[in-house]
Amino acid sequence: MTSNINCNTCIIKSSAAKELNSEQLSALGKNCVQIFFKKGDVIFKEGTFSVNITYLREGVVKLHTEGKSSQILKITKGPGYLGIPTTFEEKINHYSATALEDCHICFIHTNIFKSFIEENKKFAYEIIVELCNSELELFQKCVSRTKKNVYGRLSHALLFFSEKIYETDSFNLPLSRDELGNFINTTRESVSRVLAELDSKKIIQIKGRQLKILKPEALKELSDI
Amino acid sequence: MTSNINCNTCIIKSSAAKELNSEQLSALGKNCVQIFFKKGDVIFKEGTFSVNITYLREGVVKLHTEGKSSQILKITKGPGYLGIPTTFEEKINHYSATALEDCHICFIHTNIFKSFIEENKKFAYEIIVELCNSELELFQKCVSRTKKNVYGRLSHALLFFSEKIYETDSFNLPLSRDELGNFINTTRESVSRVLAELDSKKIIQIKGRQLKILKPEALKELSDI
DNA sequence: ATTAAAAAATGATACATATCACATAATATG
DNA sequence: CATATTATGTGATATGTATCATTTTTTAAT
Repeated sequence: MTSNINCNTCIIKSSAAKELNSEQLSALGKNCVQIFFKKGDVIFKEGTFSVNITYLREGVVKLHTEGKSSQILKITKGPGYLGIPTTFEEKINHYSATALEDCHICFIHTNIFKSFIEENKKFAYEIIVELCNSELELFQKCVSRTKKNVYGRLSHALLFFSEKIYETDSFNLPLSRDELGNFINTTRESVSRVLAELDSKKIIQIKGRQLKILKPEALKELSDI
Repeated sequence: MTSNINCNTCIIKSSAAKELNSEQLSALGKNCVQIFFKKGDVIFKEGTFSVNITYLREGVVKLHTEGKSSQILKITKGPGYLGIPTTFEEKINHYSATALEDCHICFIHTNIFKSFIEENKKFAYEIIVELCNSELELFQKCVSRTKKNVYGRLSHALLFFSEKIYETDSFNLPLSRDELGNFINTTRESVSRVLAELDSKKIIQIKGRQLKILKPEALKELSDI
């Protein structure tokens, strides 16, 4: 489902797009299509040509590498740009993006995006801020990934979904056990075991992918060790 | 050792600074000091106020967290900016920077740096490119850190120093065994053991911190597994 | 030089987590 | 509905690497 859009009236603008004037927003609308992706759909794929800047208006997406040693690099919720680093100067996508929930995504011509950076200083500024924040987050992820054990990493991940993605303590996990292991660098089996243990200790309640966090403090404690 | 500098005649400009006109370069010189740091010196420290953009003109630096769970996030060689993400919008440094070799570093007032982003579109563009590249590198590091075993990570690190930092196959390691462990997420002891084994297999020759890589292909093979 | 202090090497052991094997449950398919 | 397929759970075992303990080497200080 493709649709041309009016960016002037869009109410889910990125912090950068908020800096555009109405002329620029009209230009953006003409160089941009919004596409709907169902849960599970591939948005862009590692190794393919990167021709557009992708803006996730709404939805949840995973960025991940392909191949047997596939790994989930990041999970984000809209609104926000998806992988500017891999589409900006690079010709080829360094990783894939897949919808974890239904998504509305705007594909923006790289050229107009670049022209905004040149024409509109506040736009450029906001893009820089977004990139900076993204790098800081990544550093933190690097540290926590290597300093925590499986319990800590899984607890952290569950809190992440609860607080940052779904903003409730009762939700459906968007990942299989296998993918969860992939996200926190462990195996399918270890995820199952730890989830079962957390459930038996009444810290969470899990049935299939239905998760309810009963004791967030306990998860926080585990994740801080 | 502090010295005011003439950025017009500087021959080690960042790719962004190359886009500045001579007026802007003069302004930069007035809002910028160059300071010399000896090997081991702390350049900025996690938790302190970040008041300047730091530009590493020459030298080798590690970015690292503090505390018992200290971790080396990144090692870079000049020229290049040091930790824009932690100094740009942030008030407080999220990590520390320490000289691994003697360094010449320019401290640039954040305000003038920001004004260049607003005044000079090509400057902003180059900063964005640098941030993008840095994020892509980080992703790769995340993957390799978690998919490789100790042999692989250490081999990778040795090749990194040889190819990216010193550009020779015979050099002095800038890190102790302890710090090396820290860099590749393992312990002092494991580093010792693996180095000893690589030495006994005549893949490298190591004596204290003096390292000579005898079989780079063998290291590459180990690091690719 | 002599002594103290720090860094590195090395062996023995412990432990977290991966791997393997298989059972069971959930989901998809003809 | 039956059957195939895929996802998940769980026990037994293997293994890489951390931890601990001790020795040796290197570096710094008096």
